[in-house]
Parts: sequence; C-alpha cells; structure tokens
Amino acid sequence: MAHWLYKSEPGVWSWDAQVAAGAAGTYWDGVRNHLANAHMKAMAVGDRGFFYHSNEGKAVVGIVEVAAAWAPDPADPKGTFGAVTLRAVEPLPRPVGLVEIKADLRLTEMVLVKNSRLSVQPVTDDEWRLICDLGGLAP
DNA sequence: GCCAACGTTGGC
DNA sequence: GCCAACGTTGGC
Repeated sequence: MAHWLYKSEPGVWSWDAQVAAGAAGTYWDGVRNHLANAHMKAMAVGDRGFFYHSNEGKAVVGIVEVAAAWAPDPADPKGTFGAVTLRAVEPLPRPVGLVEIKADLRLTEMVLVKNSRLSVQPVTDDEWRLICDLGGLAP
C-alpha cells in the first residue's frame, strides 16, 4: 500500500480541524497542481499519509487515510482537477519537524526536502517507517 | 517581510 | 512551441 504526504497551512485547515471532521473525513479540494492531482488519482481507499503543517509548525503532526477515492472537483469547470476524501487516523505522539527531517541523512531524498512546494507528495516505505519511528509510532 | 523556486500564462 | 513575465508558495 502506497504512502503519501499532504501539506496544509494550519491557519487554513489544521490537524485539529481534520480530527474534528471525524470518520466521514473531508474532501481535500482546492488542489490546482497537475502533479498533486495525479498523485491523488493514483491513491487507493485505505492508503495512509502524513498530515504536514506548512508555514506555521512545519512538522508532520498526524496520520490520515484515504476514505474515498479521487473524484472530480465540482468547482473546476473542466473536471480536470479533483481530490480524494481524507480522514484522521491518529496523531503522532511526537511531531516530526522539518528541521529534524532535513537534518536526517536518510531523508535527504524526500520530496518534502527536494520539492517543498508540491502539496501532495509520495512517500517511500523507508521514509514512512523512519518518520513513524521518529514520531513515536509503530509503522 | 523577503526572496527563491516553481508553475502557469500569454506574446511572439 | 518557446520563453519571458508574472503569481503563488513556503522556508527562512
């Protein structure tokens, strides 16, 4: 099963808001980047991902999973862009900061480090295990 | 608040 | 179809 990372500015949509949305989850709309869109199209229900706070916090704070597969965004007249539905699974006992990720020589190839602007990113199995470990979770 | 990196737009 | 200009993102 593939792993992913979703960025969100906590001032706009925070981890707490995601948790409050409950098991039904929320439609991750607003993505207008083709690569991010393609990643969401590739997701399967049940795929897990990291929830990352950008700008403020700058840390992986929790785990989410895909509750519903990609569907076109009604707000996009062309139907090109869409999103999956995400629900919160559990918080990281210890958030893993960007500084910590950048300092770890095993994580230098992470998309978060190499292409920090991409809002939805793939995460390798190794990266997944490492960050879960750093965050105090069993992978 | 600045600026680098990236994506998109539009003129040619 | 190229590429310069512009807007946006996000780290610092």
